[in-house]
Amino acid sequence: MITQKEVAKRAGVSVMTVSRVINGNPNVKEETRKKILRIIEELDYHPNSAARSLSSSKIGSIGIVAPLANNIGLESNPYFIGLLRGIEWEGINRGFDILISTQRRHGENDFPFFRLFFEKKADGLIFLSANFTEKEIKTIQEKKIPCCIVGEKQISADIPVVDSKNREAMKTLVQHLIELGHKKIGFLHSAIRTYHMEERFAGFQEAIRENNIDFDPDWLYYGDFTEESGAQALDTLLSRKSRPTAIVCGTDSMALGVIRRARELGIKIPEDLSVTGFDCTPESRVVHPSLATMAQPLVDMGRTAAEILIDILEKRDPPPSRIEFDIPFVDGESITEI
Amino acid sequence: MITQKEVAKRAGVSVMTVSRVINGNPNVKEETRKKILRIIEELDYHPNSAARSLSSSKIGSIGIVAPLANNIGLESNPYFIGLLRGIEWEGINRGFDILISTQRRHGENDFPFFRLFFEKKADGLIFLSANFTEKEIKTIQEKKIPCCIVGEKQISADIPVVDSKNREAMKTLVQHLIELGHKKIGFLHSAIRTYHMEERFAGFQEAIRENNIDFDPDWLYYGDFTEESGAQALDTLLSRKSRPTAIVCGTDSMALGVIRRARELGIKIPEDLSVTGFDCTPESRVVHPSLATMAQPLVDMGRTAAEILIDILEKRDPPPSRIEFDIPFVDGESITEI
DNA sequence: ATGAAAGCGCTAACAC
DNA sequence: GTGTTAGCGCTTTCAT
Repeated sequence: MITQKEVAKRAGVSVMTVSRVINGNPNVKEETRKKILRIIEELDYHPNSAARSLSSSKIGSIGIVAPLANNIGLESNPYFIGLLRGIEWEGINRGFDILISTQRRHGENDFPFFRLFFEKKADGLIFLSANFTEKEIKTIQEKKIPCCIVGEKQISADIPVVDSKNREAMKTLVQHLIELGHKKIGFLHSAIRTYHMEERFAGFQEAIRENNIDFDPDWLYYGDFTEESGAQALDTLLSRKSRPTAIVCGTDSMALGVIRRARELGIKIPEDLSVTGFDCTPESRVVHPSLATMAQPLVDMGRTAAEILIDILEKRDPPPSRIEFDIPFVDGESITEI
Repeated sequence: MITQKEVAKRAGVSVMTVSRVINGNPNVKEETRKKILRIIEELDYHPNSAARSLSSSKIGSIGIVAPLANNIGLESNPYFIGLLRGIEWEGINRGFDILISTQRRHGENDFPFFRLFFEKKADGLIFLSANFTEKEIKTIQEKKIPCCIVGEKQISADIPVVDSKNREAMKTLVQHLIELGHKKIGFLHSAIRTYHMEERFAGFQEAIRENNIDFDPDWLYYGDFTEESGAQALDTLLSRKSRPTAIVCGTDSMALGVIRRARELGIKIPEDLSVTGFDCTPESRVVHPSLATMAQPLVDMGRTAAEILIDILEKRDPPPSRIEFDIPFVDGESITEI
């Protein structure tokens, strides 16, 4: 293995001078710098990052920690990969590699959330939809773990969060349906409680309330993010005495089930029933009729999370405690005026 | 920072004994082991992986290297993430973290394919659809880079490849169409030449030839993997003097474009035209009519690649030089007999 | 502008 | 079973 020592020997200098050249220290004569760079090239020398980390306590990697459960996490394709792309982009541009670590149960209630940091494999961590306990929050604060959380509620002023405005976006969407004349609007919630789903439902309720529209509890159904639960939701809502004219689905995945079942039942969308989704998955652009939905700017969110984390690591300005992205409306053929 | 030294001090032993306990060395009295484990727990000690790598030259990470171009790579959602899931699964189970590194041009023709390995950030590398030059292959061999390649042709007996049987699968698919009575079958190729697409086209040709069916060059169209190019393909093929009764698409993405344009033009699928895809993307299950297509076992392929790489790292049996997975047929409503 | 010395936290190799 | 010694390859600190 080629080491600095070897490079130094050939250049007739000490290892320190080689180290300076590698780290861009200006206190090196231009001539020696050139010579050293040439020798590095010739020998195909690469600095050993383990040795570097050990003596400088900088790693040059950031860890992505994502849960692996409840249809969120790696399985949840577009959400995860959108964020990943953003993080990876910003990371590479600023000289950080990306470690990914999805979590599975280890002992009892023991998620090794911080392992990558404690083991000094990562300088800092980005958590995707982590649902922290009090104890874990305390750990972050006490051990001063540099981190950024994506897609969660605020947990503490000193822990930055990047999120999107789910509540506001859902409100906008429902407002739009109301403007189209809908007064009987169902909501497809999730029995698996997540922060985003609570926010979306809250936004739905706000729109309903502010427009003085009646909401019949019969129009509320709890699915589980699966397509199949969307189909069941439609069956159920159709069996109600009073039927909604529009169904607002908490996620695209469930909306797809509604659309499929509607087709099976011969119910015309949007003529007989308007349907909306949320997330703008690739499937939502392909289904027929295409889905009116909301598109979270995932790549931007990921990029921003990485930006914040790296700023912390490089001790730039203190991090914002919360950044929220707008969620644009994406029109589709699944809604119409009534 | 808590170190072995601190643990050793409190336990009244030397650091070596602590090191032995951490590494599961059996030559430690059960009593002292228990004591040390308790202290480790109490102090919340975590071994420093940088120090560990430096002295043992084992890193405990494997790198995934993926290109970022031509609609392959991170952008290509389902393919990449399927493999990633498999790799990550096997990696975690065997104690390796996953580094991902998508590649962008650096200098001129200079892709830093091996950076993670040279910098000792990863013990070995998994390449997703890398398209190596001769020089790069030589580097792998000369520097003895432990690696596994996914989704490529064989390049050398000592470099293991995990792939799926694209040629054979496409042949099966076309055979099926022929059995349904189709004799005029178009092919939607890609102008962007990739190994997999060449294989698929070769399989198509084999089926045509072995069944003594005519193939009119007018029925061949070169797209670019985009949905839009699928739509254009349909326009073009319909303008031919002799029209095919079935269009075999090299990828689902292009097949989606064919289906969309057919709907716009009022062409009924499958009654007027049968269409097939390849890849079994989530969209292919949602489009209406659903697409008859082929499903690569991506998670298994990823898992296997990681397995092979880790076996190499742990010096188990010599790696297979090539493993090929079958690609099952997934039926859909987009084809019918004629 | 350059070098020498010390040490980051750990493990390999050898002693006892 | 346990300890001692000697590094791993680099950066930090202090000299010069």
